[in-house]
Amino acid sequence: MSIYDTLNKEQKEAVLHTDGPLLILAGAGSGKTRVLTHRIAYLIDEIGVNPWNILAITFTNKAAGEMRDRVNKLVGFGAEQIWVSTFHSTCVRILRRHIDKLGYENNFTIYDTDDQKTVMKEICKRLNIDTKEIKERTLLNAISNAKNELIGPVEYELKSMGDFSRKKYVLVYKEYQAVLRKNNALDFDDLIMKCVELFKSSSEILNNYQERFRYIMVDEYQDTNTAQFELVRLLSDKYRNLCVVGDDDQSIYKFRGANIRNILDYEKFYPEAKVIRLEQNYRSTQSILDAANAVIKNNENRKDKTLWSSRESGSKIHFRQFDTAYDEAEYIADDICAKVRKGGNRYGDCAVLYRTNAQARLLEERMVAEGIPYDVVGGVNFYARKEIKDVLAYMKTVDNGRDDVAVKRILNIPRRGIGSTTVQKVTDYAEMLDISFYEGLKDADEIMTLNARTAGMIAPFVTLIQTFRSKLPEYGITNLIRDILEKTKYEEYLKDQYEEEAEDRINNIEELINKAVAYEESNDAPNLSEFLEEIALVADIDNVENDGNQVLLLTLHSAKGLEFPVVYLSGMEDGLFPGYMAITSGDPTDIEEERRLAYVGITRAMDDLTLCYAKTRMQRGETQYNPISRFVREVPAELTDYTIPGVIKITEEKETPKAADPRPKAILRPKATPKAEKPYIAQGISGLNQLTGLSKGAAVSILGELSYGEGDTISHVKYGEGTVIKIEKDPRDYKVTVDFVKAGQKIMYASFAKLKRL
DNA sequence: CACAGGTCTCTTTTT
DNA sequence: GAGACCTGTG
Repeated sequence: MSIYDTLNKEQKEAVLHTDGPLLILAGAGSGKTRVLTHRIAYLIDEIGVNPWNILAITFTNKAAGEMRDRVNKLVGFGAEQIWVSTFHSTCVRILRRHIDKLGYENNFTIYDTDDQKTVMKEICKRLNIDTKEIKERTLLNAISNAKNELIGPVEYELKSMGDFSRKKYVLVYKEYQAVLRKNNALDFDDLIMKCVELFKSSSEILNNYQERFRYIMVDEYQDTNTAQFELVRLLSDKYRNLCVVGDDDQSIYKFRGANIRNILDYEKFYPEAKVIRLEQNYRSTQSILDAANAVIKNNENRKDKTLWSSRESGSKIHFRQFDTAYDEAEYIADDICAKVRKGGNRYGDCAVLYRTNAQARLLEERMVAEGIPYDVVGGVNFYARKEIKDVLAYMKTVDNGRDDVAVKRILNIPRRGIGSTTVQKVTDYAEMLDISFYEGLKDADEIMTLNARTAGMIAPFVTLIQTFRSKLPEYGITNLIRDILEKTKYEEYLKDQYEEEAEDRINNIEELINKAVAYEESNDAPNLSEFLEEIALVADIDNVENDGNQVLLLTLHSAKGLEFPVVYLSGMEDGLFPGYMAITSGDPTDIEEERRLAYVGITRAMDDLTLCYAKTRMQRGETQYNPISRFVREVPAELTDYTIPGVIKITEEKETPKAADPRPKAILRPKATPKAEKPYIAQGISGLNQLTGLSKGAAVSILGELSYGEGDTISHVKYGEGTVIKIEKDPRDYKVTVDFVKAGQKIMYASFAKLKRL
C-alpha cells in the first residue's frame, strides 16, 4: 500500500496529473495541502523529478513552513532542495542576485507600510500637496494598485493623459519611485513588480529560472494579483507545468489587489488545463457545511460547488444575541471556560474571529479578567512596533546608509537635541549635492546653515554609526543589537518614555535578540542584510503556534487556512460585518467579498460554531446600533438552535420580542470575581503581544518594599519559575537578576516584572 | 529644541 | 478611544 492510497479519487487524480497546467478547485477543508504535498512527493519519488526543479509558492511563511515539514515527512530525500516560499521571499531571493541589472544595489532594503507613509509625507510636503485633501494612504493605495497591475510611473502617466485629476497622482508616483530608488529601497509591491520587470528585461535570466523551476505549484491561487499571475506565468511559460490550487469562494484580498479573475478565468489562459474539484470536506460537521454552503450560494460570481462531509451533522449552530459588545465578550469567555471545565476541549481548541482588529480589545480584556490564556494574532505587527522599528532602523543604518528613512527615524532617538530644523537643513544640503542624508550628516560642520553647536551634536551620532559598522564583522548581529542598546541607553529611554509599558517593550526587543540568535545559529554565513530582509517579510500569522494551549483571537483574514474545533464569530452585525464600507459602496462585489469572508469564518469550525451579535457596540468612539448581519440571516433557521427574527417567516411580527435573548444567564455567568487572585496568564507563544489592561495599576510601587529577596524562588508572567540571583538599587527602581528554569538569566526591573514569590 | 496639552480624524481586512 | 498633528510655552 502506497501513501497515495490514502487519497480520495479526486485528490489522487490531482496528484497523478503531473504535466501541463492544472487547476485544483479545492473547497475549504478538502485537503488541498495534502494534495500539494503528495503531488510533490509523487513528482520526486515516482516521476523522478529533481527536487531542485520544483517551486511551491504560498502566501505566508507559516504556510510555506508547514508545507515543507509535511513534504519532508513524505519524501525520503532531497526535500530541502525544493524551493518552498512565499511570493515575496521568492522575489527577494531572485532580486538579491540580479537587481543590479535594474540599477539598484543588491543590498536594497524593504519598506513596510510605515516607511512608505514616511516617504509619502515628505513627498507631499515637497510637492505642496495638502494631506488633508488627499491623504497619504490614498496616494499610496493608488500607487499600490498600479503596481499590482504592473503599471509603472511611465505607463501610469500615459494612461492618465488628459485626466486632470490624475495629474497629482502621476507626479507623486514618479517622485515616490525616485525616492525609493535613491534610498535603495523597495516596497512590498515592488518586490513582485521588479521581479517581473527583471524577467522581461533579460531573457537570459528568465530562461535560467524557467529551466530551474520546471514544476511550479501555487497555493491560495485565488488571492494572486495581476503581477503575481504574470510572474508565475513567465516562470512556467516554457514547460507549462503550472499547478494552481485555490477556492474562489475564499478570495478575500481584493483590497490588496487580488484578482479573482485569475482563478475564474484560468481555463481561458490555459485552454489545455485540467480542472479538478475537491468537494469532500474532512474538517467540519455537516451542519457547519450546510450553513457555509447556504451563505455562499448568495454570491453570483463563483464557480458552483457544494461541500459535503462524511461526518455527522453534529450539534446545531449557535446564535447568541447580546445587548452590548461587553456582554458578548463575557459570554464568549464564559462559554470557553465552561467547555474547558467540562473537559471536552482545551483552550487551544477555541478561536474567536472578528472582522476588525479593534474588536480584539474587548475580548482580550475579558480573557484577562477570567484568567483565560489567549493569544492575539495581528493588530500591530510585531516588527511594526515602535521599539522594534527603532532598533531595526539602527541596524538598517549600519547596513545601508542610503536608507534615509531609517537614518532620520533614529537620528534623535534617544534625544540628542537634533530637531526638525536641523533635519531640514541637512536634507537640503544632501539634496543639493545629490548625496544621501547620512552622507550629509557626515559633512555637518561644512554645512553653512548649521551653527557649530548643532554640528557638534551630529558628530557623535555619525561616530556611533561608524563604530558599529567597523565592529560588525567581528561581533555579528546579536552583539550589534546589544551594543546599540547599550551605547544609546535605549532601555532607559524606553523607561523614561513609557513608564509601565516599558517592560513589555523591552521584552519585545529581547524577542528580537532571540530571533537574531536563532538566525545566526541556523546560518553558516549570517549577514545583516539578509537578516533584515527575513524580518521585513514576516507576517503576524507566521508566529502562531497551533499547538499552544491558548484561545486564539484573530481577524477573519488571518484565520484563513486554519481550523479549530470551536469557533466564535463575534460582531455579526450589518455595518461591522459586512462592513459599512461594503454596504454603502454600491458595488455588489464588495458585499460578495464580505460574504466570502463569512464563508471562510464559518468553515474554520470543525465541531462547534457560535455566531454572536451585539445590539450596541462602540465603533470609533461612537455607540452604534447595528442590525443583525445579513449573513446570519442567510443561515437556514433549522440549522441553528435559536430562531433568528426575520429568518423564519413568522407572520409579520415586526418587533423583536423581549424573549429574543437566548442566553440562560444564570448558567452562563459564573461570576467573575475581579478581586480574587487569578493565575497570571501565560502571554503568547513568544510574548509578541502586550498585556493590555493588566499592566495598568498592577505595578509594584517604585522603590517600595519588595516581597522577595536574593535567593528566593519567584514566578514571572512569561518566563515562569526562577531564582533571584541579585537585586540592585538603581535611582528609579530595583534591578533584579533572575535565573529562570526555562528561560535562563534575565535582568528586569522590579516595578514592571511583577515577580511573585512562591 | 523639548514638552505639554489641545484638537482632529479615523480603519476594515495585510504580504 | 487612540494616535497623529498642531500650537504655545519655557
